[in-house]
Amino acid sequence: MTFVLKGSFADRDTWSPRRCPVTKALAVIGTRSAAGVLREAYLGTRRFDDFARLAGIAEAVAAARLRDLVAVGLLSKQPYQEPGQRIRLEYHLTQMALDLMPAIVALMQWGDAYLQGESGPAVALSHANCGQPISTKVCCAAGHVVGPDEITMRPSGMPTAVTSPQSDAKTHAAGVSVGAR
Amino acid sequence: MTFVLKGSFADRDTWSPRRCPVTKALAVIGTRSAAGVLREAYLGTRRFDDFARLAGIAEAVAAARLRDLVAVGLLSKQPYQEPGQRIRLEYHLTQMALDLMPAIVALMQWGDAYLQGESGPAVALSHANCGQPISTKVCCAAGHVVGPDEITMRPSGMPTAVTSPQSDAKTHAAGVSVGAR
DNA sequence: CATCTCACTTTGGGAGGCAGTAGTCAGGTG
DNA sequence: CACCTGACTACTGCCTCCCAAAGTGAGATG
Repeated sequence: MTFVLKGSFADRDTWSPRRCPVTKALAVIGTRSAAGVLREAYLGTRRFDDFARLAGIAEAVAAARLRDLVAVGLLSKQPYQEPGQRIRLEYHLTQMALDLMPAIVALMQWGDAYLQGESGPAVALSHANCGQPISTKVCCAAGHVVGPDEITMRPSGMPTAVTSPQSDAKTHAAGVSVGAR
Repeated sequence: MTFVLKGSFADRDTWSPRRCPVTKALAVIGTRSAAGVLREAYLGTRRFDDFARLAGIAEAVAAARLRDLVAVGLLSKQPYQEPGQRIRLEYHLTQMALDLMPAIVALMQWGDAYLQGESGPAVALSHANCGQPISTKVCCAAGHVVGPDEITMRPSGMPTAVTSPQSDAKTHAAGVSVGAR
């Protein structure tokens, strides 16, 4: 039912609120405007007023959000020129944004399954190459699909051994695993 | 680089801002307090003031957030009784919350890789059973790993054929539901 | 019966997201 | 040269998130 915590994480009080990567990620993409802009970027939008119009946000908000997303590195601003027009700028997804895609897909499928109300799921995703439906899986390097209660979380840098010899000093009950009840 | 849109989705102007499941998902888990409460729930927290203290939020906010999360169905309130204590309530993750885990893990790993600043990644996740590092993958029912530009998005209910026959009338579903938040 | 703990609620205030309107600036068109 | 378009910026005001501090009520403890 819960993650298994190792190392300094086992001391919940000192770590939890700080440096939580989920919190940091949501600080970047957690607002309605940021999510809207990103969604439109994934769907192919590149230009300023398309972002504002399609994401349904005010121009001032679109400008601020695009600036923020460029600043954190999710979008890059690149010049382009249509014939007979002056040079303008368009926004492109970076590798950082492409790496975020599994999270977006997972959120999309979860939201679609649980939050669409009485009208039910609205979106179906499939693999463009083979047509099969898509899902997001958590899996390990050995190829196992990992369930919610099979995840061990430790500070990066700590050894990854399964058969931990312990002698882990003062981490009172270093593995905090709670069974389902 | 972008999703392939099919069906009524291809008409961006009519669909985009409405019924977007990512927006709905973020309305539920996109605030600092909601993310903090959920994080603590995944790590094993069950009781009110542990949530407030460990998530680093004010009690008033914790109360409001727990109420919201129970209302949408991510947490359930269950009575418990310690010996010599009166009956109290604790909060448990529901199946809906467990289904959200892939999204959380994906966000965690992305945030950890890109947003931890100069101190670098802080969290390492591994499979409790075999010790191998964990990653989140988007894959299809045929077992292929799906890249960012290999995703086809269509209204659910439309046929999934790769060779799309097109000529599909407008499946303009009725927009329902008000945003939470 | 006074006190304590747990699980909240209430009140008050500050910060920031967001809409809406208006204004700016560069460069092309009539 | 006036006008238009694309890409913004500035300003006002509402609304939500959030914190801090104080208060409440039920039940256990002394």
